[in-house]
Amino acid sequence: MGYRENPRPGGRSARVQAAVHQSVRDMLATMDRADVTIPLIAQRANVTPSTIYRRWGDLQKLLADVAASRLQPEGEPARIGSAREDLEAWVEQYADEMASGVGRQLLRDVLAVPDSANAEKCGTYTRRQLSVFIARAEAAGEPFPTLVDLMDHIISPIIYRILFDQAPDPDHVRKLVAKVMAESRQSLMRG
Amino acid sequence: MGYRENPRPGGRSARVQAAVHQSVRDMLATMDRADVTIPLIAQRANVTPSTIYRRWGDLQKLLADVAASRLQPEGEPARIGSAREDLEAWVEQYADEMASGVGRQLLRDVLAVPDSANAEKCGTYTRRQLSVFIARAEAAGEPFPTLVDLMDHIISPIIYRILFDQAPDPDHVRKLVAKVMAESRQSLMRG
DNA sequence: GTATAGAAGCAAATAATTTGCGTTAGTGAA
DNA sequence: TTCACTAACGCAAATTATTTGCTTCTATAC
Repeated sequence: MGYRENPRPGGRSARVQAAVHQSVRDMLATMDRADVTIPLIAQRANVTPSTIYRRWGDLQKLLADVAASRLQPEGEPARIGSAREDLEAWVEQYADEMASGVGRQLLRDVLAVPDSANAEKCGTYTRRQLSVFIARAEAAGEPFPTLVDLMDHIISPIIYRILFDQAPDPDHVRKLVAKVMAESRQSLMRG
Repeated sequence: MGYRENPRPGGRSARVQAAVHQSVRDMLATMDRADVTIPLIAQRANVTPSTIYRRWGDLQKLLADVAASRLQPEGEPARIGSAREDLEAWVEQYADEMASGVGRQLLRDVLAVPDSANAEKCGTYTRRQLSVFIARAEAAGEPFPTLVDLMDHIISPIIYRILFDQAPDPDHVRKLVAKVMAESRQSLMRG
């Protein structure tokens, strides 16, 4: 009955999923969003509409699925120098990507469906990336903020502004990072 | 051609808007979300579907419109004691409402449409509410955080968690408030 | 190989959306 | 008040999307 979340690679099901995802990405990139329909996606992916309906349910769920997979980070954050420098560079790029037209729309697509699974996946991606910096800092003996503080006081303000306000300017993002870093040094001194 | 954002009160257009909004609210409260369709909404509101299509465009836009109006605060935040106490009480209630099933869905509905006008409206509502506390604190000579700090370090973490993670627990919310308040006293002492 | 089950294709039936055109009801000027 | 005007609504036909029953395909395990 139910469709596998992760189809066996190489199988027919995986090929269909890839073709449909690619079709969606192409169409979102080239045409007006309002003109992207399931029958059109199906046609471009060489698949029947009913296949998409049965597998994803409706356009919103399909878009949420595609968006979540696009929001998955490609690899490990770059190593530049100290954990702090790595973090600063990563956050700057993260903010830029999320604030871009495409990024903002991906966030919305992921949030548009009642099922929160896709959105939670994105939160997990971000925490996993940030954990890398924490591990690096620990290995280097650098003082570093906790994961909770990074999420609450850097990621959250950035995303909130992108969703409910204007995109945060780079200077503000730097200040958010600087503030959390400063606090982590203080708490280390106190502790 | 275009429909007025705020129809003249008492006019036919305003009556239709009210009937449709009410119909949406009733249906969202009583039936499964997936079964809420424009033809059904129209029927319950005693209106033709084409009226809704022409005025709102599609279901998502209608839901976003209804959600934004439901997210508008009813009145001024309650006065309890100090500005800080007022804020604490307000934030607690805010977090509860937004984290509830209904609140979370309203947030999603507002974010689901490409047009950010509705979402920005919600951000503005929140800032306006918070400004009240700032004004009260100033009148009382209490030290108080800035609007930016309140938004970045209290509202943003709460909303981010609701959207991308689990709802924040009350204790964490209190800590967020306490931390921002503590910083505002420090910066006052330094300044 | 062959059986099996999950997933895809096809096509008919249903439901939603769009659109052209006629009608209604607020609005503002005489 | 009346009258002309126009934005918004209703109606219904045309189009398009969605659902569904049934058949066919294809990986997988035996």
